[in-house]
Amino acid sequence: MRTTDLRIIKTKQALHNALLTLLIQKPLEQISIAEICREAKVNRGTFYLHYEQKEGLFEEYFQEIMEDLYQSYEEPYRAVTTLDTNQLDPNTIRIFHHIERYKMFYRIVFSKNVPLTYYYMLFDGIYSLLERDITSHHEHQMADNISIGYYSAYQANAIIGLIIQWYRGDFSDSVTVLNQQLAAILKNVRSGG
Amino acid sequence: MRTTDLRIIKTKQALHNALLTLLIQKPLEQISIAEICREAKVNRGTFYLHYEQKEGLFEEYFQEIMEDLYQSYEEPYRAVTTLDTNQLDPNTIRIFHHIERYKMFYRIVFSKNVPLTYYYMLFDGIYSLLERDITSHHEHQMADNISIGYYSAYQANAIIGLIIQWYRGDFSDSVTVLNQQLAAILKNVRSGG
DNA sequence: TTAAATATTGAACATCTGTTCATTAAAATC
DNA sequence: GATTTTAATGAACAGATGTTCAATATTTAA
Repeated sequence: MRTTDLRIIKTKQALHNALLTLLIQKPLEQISIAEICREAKVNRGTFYLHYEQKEGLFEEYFQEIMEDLYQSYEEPYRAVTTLDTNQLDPNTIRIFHHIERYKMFYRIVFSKNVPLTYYYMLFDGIYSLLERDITSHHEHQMADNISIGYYSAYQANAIIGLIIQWYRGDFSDSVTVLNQQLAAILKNVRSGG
Repeated sequence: MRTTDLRIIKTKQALHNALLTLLIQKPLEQISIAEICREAKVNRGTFYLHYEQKEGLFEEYFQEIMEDLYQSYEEPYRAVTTLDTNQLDPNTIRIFHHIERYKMFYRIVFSKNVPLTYYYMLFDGIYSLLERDITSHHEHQMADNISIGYYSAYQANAIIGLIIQWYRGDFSDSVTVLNQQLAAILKNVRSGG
């Protein structure tokens, strides 16, 4: 029974809450570690016992949000939940819904003064979903000179490209529009333009 | 004749040189503004007269490097220099050469503790080259329900996806491999997998 | 060459960072 | 419940940040 010390849980919770409270008031880059600690009533030294930067704290939230993304694809009753862009029905794509749901959050993730870490977390998330799809759907086999790594990276980041464009329009387009765009792009590309 | 004040030029040059000197010794994140100013023999207050963060200084270098990317596509004697992935001959793609040439630099750009700004600069660069190709090559017309914005963002970021994968393997693959992978992926996608 | 314009400087300030350490408090284990 | 283990605290430190200001130096324009 290897449970985490209660004090650690309490401290982290207090820091999480403090960060959330402050994020409502101002962007992450304007929040200092000292401020978070004051708000959380936690000694500043204690913060450094658990994290190196405020970004580490933010990262813990991201983990939870990534869980939501993964779970979208774990629904057992969903017949086709493939992310593979070669056999993709845009209605099965849950990513844009996921982004929409956590819009507030992704506004931070995509803001320009934030470290690349978060971007990579999203990238890795989509990448691994894609990679799983590609390797599991054996019926669809690729030219064997294509590296699955490069292929997944290409497709994953292409989707994030759409999300960046979406973000830059302040997410004003609907999820449906995004799904349609993706479907149209894939169709267009396949037919050779 | 609206020339910049000589003093400004001198100051910026000193700061540029100082940053370069320090970047050889340690990563950007470990370099402080105070340190740059000491090295450049420039008053710290002066730094803030021109920049907000050390990242702004780094950004100025990036502009120059982006110039190289643009110029690759401006060579007038190159018959087809299209970036349009629908009519792409990988030999005409200069991007991977460009990245290779500035490898040292892009190692910083893609490192995880660096702000997203640089990523966006690269993205915007590729995006605008792509967008220009797509709108200029009229013979190739897309389904008109596709937004050029989304389409360009998709394609531009897909290419960066390859670069991320490349970076993560510490750029150990050759430019040729990257060009081949891109060609293979595009061919594979078009033929419907 | 002189006068006007403006960039740089040094000094100061409150605040933040990252780290250390002995002390205190709380939790886990017996 | 007492004991051991470990987390949290407060205080202190050198250094960094971001800002302001009057004084000075350099450049530009007349």
